[in-house]
Amino acid sequence: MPELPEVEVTKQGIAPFLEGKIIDKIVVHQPQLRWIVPDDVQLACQHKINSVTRRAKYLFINTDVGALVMHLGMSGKMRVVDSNLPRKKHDHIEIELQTGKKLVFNDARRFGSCLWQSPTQPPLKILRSLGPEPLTDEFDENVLFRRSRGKLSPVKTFIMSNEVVVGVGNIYANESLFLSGIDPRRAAGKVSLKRYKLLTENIKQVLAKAIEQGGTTLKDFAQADGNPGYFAQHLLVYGRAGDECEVCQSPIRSVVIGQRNTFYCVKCQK
DNA sequence: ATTGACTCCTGATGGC
DNA sequence: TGCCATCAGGAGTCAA
Repeated sequence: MPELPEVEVTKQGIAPFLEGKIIDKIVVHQPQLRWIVPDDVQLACQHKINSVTRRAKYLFINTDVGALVMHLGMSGKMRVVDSNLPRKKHDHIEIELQTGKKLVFNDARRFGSCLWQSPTQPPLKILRSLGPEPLTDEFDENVLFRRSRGKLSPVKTFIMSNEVVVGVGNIYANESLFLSGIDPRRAAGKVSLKRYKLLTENIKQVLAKAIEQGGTTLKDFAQADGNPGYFAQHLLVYGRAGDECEVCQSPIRSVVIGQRNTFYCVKCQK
C-alpha cells in the first residue's frame, strides 16, 4: 500500500547504494507484473546510475542511456542486499550492481511495474498527464479551486485524481479531509477557496510528517527485508469505522466513494 | 467530457 | 483446523 511517503522513503533508502554504481545484470524472474518490458529493461546493464529520483509514485533509476521507471503498486517493496543472498518469495526483479550488492523488487500482489524511458523517446504515456507534486509550491489552493469549479464529483475523488495532484492516496486523502473538516462526499466544485487552502496545507503536512517518520526507518533498507512499511503513523479516521472521533467523540463512519473505502467524522466534517 | 464499473493479484480476515 | 468467500487497493481501460 505504498503511498507517496513510502515511495519517497524508499528512494532515500536505496539511493546511497545505487548512485554512482554500475549495473551488472538485471534478472526478471516474474514478468507478469502490471507493466514490464523485460528486453527494454536490459538496456540499463553496464551503465552507471547517475541518480535515483521520484515523480508521483514512480521511482526513476537514471542512467545516461535512459531510466528504469518503477512503481511499487500495492504491495511492492525494495531492498538492497548482498548479491549472493538467495531470493525470497515474490522477489520478481533483481538488479545486480558491480559493488556486490543487488536491488531486489518484491511484490506479492504484482501490481507493480518496471518500464524503460529512453531520453530520445517521448515520455511514457503514464507520465504525461501527471499533476503537480504535492510538496512543491506548484501545488496550492488555487490549483484545487480552479480545477474543481463546476465539478459535482466528491472532493475526495477529486484530490485523489492524478491529473489534479499526484500522490494523494486513499489513506492520506481521508486523513487530510478530516484535518480540514471537509466532508469527503461534498462536491469538489462546492468547496470554497478558503477551505481548499486549509486542505492544501493539511495534505502537505500529513505527507511531510509521514516522510519524516519514515526517515527513521531508513536503515531497514540495508537489512534482509527492507520494509519502509507504514511506520508508526497515527491515523485519525482511516480504518477506524465505529471508533470515537478523537476530537468530538462522535462515531467515525465509513462509506464507499468511487469504489474506495472512506472514513469521516459525522460531526467534524461538513 | 465525465463518471462509474471493472481489472490485475495475493494475503489477511471472518464465517462456518 | 481447514476451507471458502470477501476485501483491500493504484491506476488504466472500457462502457455508459
